[in-house]
Amino acid sequence: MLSQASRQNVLPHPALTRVGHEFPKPVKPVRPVRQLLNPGDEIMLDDHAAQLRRVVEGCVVLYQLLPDGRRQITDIIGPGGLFGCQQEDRYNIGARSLTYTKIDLIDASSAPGLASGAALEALQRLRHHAMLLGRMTAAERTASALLELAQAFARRSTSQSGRKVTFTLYLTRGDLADWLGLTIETVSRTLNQFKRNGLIEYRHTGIVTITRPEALAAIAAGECK
Amino acid sequence: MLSQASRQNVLPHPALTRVGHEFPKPVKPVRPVRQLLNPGDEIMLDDHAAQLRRVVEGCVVLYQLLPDGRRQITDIIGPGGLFGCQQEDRYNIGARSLTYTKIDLIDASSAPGLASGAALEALQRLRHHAMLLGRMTAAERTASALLELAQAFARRSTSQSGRKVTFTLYLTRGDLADWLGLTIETVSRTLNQFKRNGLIEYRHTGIVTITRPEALAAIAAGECK
DNA sequence: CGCGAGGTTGACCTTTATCAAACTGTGTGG
DNA sequence: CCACACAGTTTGATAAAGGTCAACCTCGCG
Repeated sequence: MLSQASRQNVLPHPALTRVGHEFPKPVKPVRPVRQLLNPGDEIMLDDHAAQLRRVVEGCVVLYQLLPDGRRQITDIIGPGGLFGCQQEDRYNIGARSLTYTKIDLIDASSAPGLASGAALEALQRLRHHAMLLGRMTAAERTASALLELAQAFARRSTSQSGRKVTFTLYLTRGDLADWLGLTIETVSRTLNQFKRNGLIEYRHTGIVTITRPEALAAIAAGECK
Repeated sequence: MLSQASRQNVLPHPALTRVGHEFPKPVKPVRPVRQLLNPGDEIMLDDHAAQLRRVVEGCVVLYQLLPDGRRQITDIIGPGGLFGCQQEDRYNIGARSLTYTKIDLIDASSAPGLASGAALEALQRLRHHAMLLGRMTAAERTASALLELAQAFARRSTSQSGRKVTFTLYLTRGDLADWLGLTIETVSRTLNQFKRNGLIEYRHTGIVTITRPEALAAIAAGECK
């Protein structure tokens, strides 16, 4: 499914070129094992040794599948985020990289509080997301999603003028749909409506600018009409 | 909001009558602090000392509110279940008892692994619930909910004939709706359709019998039509 | 007996899904 | 370099699931 070897040439991970620079210098603390992933790579969650993982760069999504193929993305992890399937899931859980991604493997035993702290944060995020999935409209979900993604993937804005935020949108419309419990078409329509109303800007999907964060926040909070 | 003192007379907790029996005998291990709650009681999640709680008897729901009052129930805790707001939530999180409920307060520091284990389990449950909210139909959600509740609140069946399960349904239609991301009316219609089709039985809401668990499971798994 | 909370049912309507077609941008091979 | 294939996106027409509104029922309780 993920002919990684064959694509390695086609899609060389940019960071691979730096490996030569990184390995020589000996570091005092335990060097974490680092994984380099290409877009679309499946991440094995074997959970040997209760591995915890930190996204150093890039974007990872966690998802679950229904027997008939329906997919629900349950979390999106950006730089600095922790994840890991800390116990046998009786549900079909998967993780996948959406771009060129660097991940550090962390030995959970070496950082006792880290894993449980990460679990609690994930729980909080997921509770909020349950609220979104169960009780918000398409516009509210989309606005909320944009603000969350901007938070996690914001680019250093060249001009700090205004409170505009620009971020890299690693998710396709399909990913957004599977995250927000909507269809591709509804996501596309909602996004374009936001664009037409001047709340956001984008030319090529992949880089989005939030031009009116307050307005988006108001929509996300259900204060529209 | 929860004039508990004034309702104490009106709705005396059945277990209160036994308090006299329980206090006298000295117990060797640390006696857990026990709370007795009436139906509808709000549970304070102050989180002083990172309290963890175990439901001994009864039913507790965790929920979140949107500014305009929309509610999403994010978890349902039955006997043996653990919960507790282990860290400041930036979202409005609440907990409420749905019946006469006994809760033990557990000092999290006395049971280090317990809290994180509970968090992980909650995370798993919630991931599944996110899938339910984002990707399942009303019938699938309702079937799934019935099976889950039967699991958590099953009564010792008098006759072990067949694989029927009878359980106490502590949730109102409104609670079910807020848990499943539906409306009261849709929950009512779906339940009655299940009843008409002979999948479940109930005379007075409050006690439900699942007469054809396999059929419900098939619906929950999306294998219908 | 009457009240109120919760439940059911029906008619109708809105939101969002579905289906279909066309468009865009990018990499591929002639 | 251009035609092509493709993956992803947009847009429109239509349909269905579920929401909304309203009436009525049921039961427990004062």
